[in-house]
Order: sequence, then C-alpha cells, then structure tokens
Amino acid sequence: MENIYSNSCTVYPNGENCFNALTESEKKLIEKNKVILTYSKGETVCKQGSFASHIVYLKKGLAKVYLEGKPKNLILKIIPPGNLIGLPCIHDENNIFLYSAATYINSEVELIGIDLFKQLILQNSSFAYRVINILNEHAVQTFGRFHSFTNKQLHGRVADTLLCLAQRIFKTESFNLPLTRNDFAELTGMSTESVIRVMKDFKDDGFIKTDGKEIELINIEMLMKISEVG
Amino acid sequence: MENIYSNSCTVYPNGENCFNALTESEKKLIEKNKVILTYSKGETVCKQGSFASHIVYLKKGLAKVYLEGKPKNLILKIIPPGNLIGLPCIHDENNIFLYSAATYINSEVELIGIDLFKQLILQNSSFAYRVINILNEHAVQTFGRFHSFTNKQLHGRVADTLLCLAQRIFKTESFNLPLTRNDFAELTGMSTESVIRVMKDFKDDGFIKTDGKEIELINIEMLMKISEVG
DNA sequence: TCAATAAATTGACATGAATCATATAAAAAC
DNA sequence: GTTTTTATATGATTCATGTCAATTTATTGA
Repeated sequence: MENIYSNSCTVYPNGENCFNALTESEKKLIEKNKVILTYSKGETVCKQGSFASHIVYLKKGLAKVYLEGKPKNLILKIIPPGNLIGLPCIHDENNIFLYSAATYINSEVELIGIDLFKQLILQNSSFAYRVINILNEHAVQTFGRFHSFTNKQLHGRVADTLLCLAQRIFKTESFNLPLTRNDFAELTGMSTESVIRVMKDFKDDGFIKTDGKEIELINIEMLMKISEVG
Repeated sequence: MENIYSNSCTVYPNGENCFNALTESEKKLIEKNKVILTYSKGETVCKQGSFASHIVYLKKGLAKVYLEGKPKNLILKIIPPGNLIGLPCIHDENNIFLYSAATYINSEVELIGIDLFKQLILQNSSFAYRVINILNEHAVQTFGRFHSFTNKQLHGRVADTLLCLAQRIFKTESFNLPLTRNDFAELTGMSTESVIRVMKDFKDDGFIKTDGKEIELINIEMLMKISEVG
C-alpha cells in the first residue's frame, strides 16, 4: 500500500515506451529523421523560453529538468535514460520549451523533430494514447513533488529524495551520486547547508552511510517513515 | 511580454474545447451517454484515490482541485466553467482519481464515462491531439503554481492569486469572491491570519479595496510587480 | 429578535530554515 | 608539489511565516 505521491523526484519507470505503438514504417521514419547528440556533464540540453524544434529522448546519462528562477531554479524532475524531455511543449502554435534541461553526467540524446512528432500523434491514435499516458504519469510525479515541497520539511524531503534515487534511478541501496551537495540541495529545494545538516543527522542516527559521493541507505524503513511524516 | 508562469491559480481560458474535434456522431454518442448532475456549494465532486469511472465536465459553477494532505490540503487549481476535471487519471489500467475536487458554489457538471472517453481518444486522433494540448496547458499551469509556491512569499502569492481571479476567473477587476478567508488562505497556500494581514497591507497601500467578500483591484500595475518580485 | 455559531481580525510568540561568516578538506591548475 | 579554486562542513544570527490566544464582527437558526 504505497502512496502514489511518494518518491517524487522522477517518474515511475514502467518500461513502457510510446514508440512501441508505432508501426514499422513510422519507426523507420523516426530513425531516418532523428539526430543523435552527445552532451558533456553540465551542458544545457534545452533552454526554457526558446523555440522547441524537437523532442529530446535521453538515451544515456542523467539530466535535470527545471524552471529557471531568479534567486534559484526549481527542479521539476530528474530524467534517467529512456525518457522524453519536452513533451509538454507540444502545443498548437507556439512550441516553446516550458522548462530547461541540463545533464548531470555525460549523456547521449536523440532529437525528434516536433513536427514529425505531432504528425505521428495525428496519424496514429494509439501513439497519441500512449503519449497521453506518459503525460499523465508526469502529472502524477509533478503533483507528488509539489506536495512534497509544500508539505514536508527538510528531513522528509531529503529522505524522499534519497529513496527516490535508490529505488527509481540507481535501483540499488548503495550508489554513487554524481551530484555535489549544492546540486543535491537544488534537487531537494533547500540550502546547501541544510542538506549537509540533514545528511549528518541521518548519518549520526545510522540511517545512511556516506563517503563523499558514495551513499548507502541502511535503514530504509525509517527513511520511508520520515519521508511520510514530513 | 508576459511571463507564461504568472497567474498560476487556473489554466488560461483559451476557449478551445477538445469536443470540437469530434465528429457529429461522436458528439451524439457523448450526448447520449453523459450524466448531468448538480452539486451544492462545498460538495465533493471527486475523491482522490477512488475509482474514476468518469471524466467531469464543469458546466456551471466553480470548483477547486486539490491534493488531500494531513495537516492541510494543497489546491492544484481552481476550475471555472468549461473545463474538464479528472483528465490526468486517464491511464492504462488503474483509473484512480489523482486528486479530489469540490465546489465553491452551486455547480452543474456532466459526467462522461472514462471508457467512452478512452475509446474516443483511440478512434479519433484529432481528439487525442486536443486532449494532449489541454494536458499540456494544465502542465504549464501546474508548473507556474509550483514555482509560485516555492519561490514567492506571502505578498507575491496573494497578488498573483488576486490577479488570476480577476483576469482568468471573473474577468473583471471588481468581483465578489465566494470564498471565506479560510478558503482563500488554502488557495494561496498560507495561514488564514497571514492572508488577512497581507490583504490589510494591500488595502492600506491602496492597491485593493475590500468590503467583506467584495474585492476590487485598484493598482493592477503594482500588484503585478509584487507578484513578479515575490 | 436573540442566542449560538462561524468568520474575520489583531497581537504576541515560537520555530523552521535561510543566510552569513568562517573553517576545513578536497580537487584542479600551474 | 605548491598554489588556487572549489566543495564540504559547522556555528551564530536573522527572518518569514505559522501557531496560539483573545476579540470583534457577521451569519445562522430557533
């Protein structure tokens, strides 16, 4: 009986992929027209407000999707491989990137022209249906994150994020986090100092072990409880 | 040059409606199968976590869509007439309402069976495309609200909400708000006392006039500036 | 019409979390 | 290998906003 709104830092990895709904010829069309790019760590993949000529498929790597903000950015989600970036900018006329995206590590992406993408939606309703499914999964994730940010306090948010990283991104309780404490603070929506303090608390209480960027979750039960309570 | 992320309490009223993309016979199919209901003020229209057998079209009235939370709920948006409630619960298998909705005033809704709605998506890709458009408009709104809640402080959020009410809901600078200060506090995500204090500040500064539930925006420019700055 | 309840208001206080200042440790550059 | 820069860590302070308590005003119901 897990809360649909826990683990709010990324979408649930259901393995489903909208491209499976395409016909062979449609798949080939994408293959022919896609552009493959590589990005180094830290590069901007798409820029909020700019013209969105394409949808981005993250093939390898790890990225953050965020709203640009004056004092600080707001990370909407992190993107593990196998996910699309930029779906929400599909809109009748002005296709503008609604958010920015940047890589945490060296990454490989495929660009799919937005006009082609739209065309496929209009000619293949099964594909459209799958796109709707994906958009709704992202909506759940966004709602969960929104809830987490507004109702939970520091310890809850850090616990939530650690669990999400372990369960949804790295799929193991012990992982090497390619983020600075500063990045991690941005991800949890708090100050760097607070992240460090909370991590120290968790360490002192024996809930986690850390060694630089190596993080190991020891007491998952407890972290889940902290994440729930807030 | 307006920020796409201002006025975050409801979606932009673009007049477009996904049902326009339906054929006559499909429209008739909906007409035949829809259920019309009336709700009094304060009633729950849909309940987070319950089985979603239908999509809700708000014909008349005003409603809030919110996540249920332990200490307090989180309002995701308010819904003026002409909008759909429950779109994000369209999902392959488990169609569960992802949020609750309740009316602010007496309202009239039409229920459209979710299986019919799914069927229409699968058989009419133009309809599906329009649904995608709507979902993305809601995504923009959610992002904006998320941003507003996490980056702006009290005065900014109240200004934002007042502007949104005037511009997007009531479409006039002087309106009667059918919400208690408590409701308004919930809508802005702050305590009742804080709402009252901020409103008093705005009143003292001559930015608004209030008389009970009557609210008039006097200095829109200034409110916009406050909303932007946070 | 008056009591009873609910809503609005105001001030005093508590607290979570950011900010600032400073120190240490690690990584990068030369 | 030493300097310079960047990241991590910790304590003191400040600030925004919620909570609590008390009062006034409005609304509802008998």
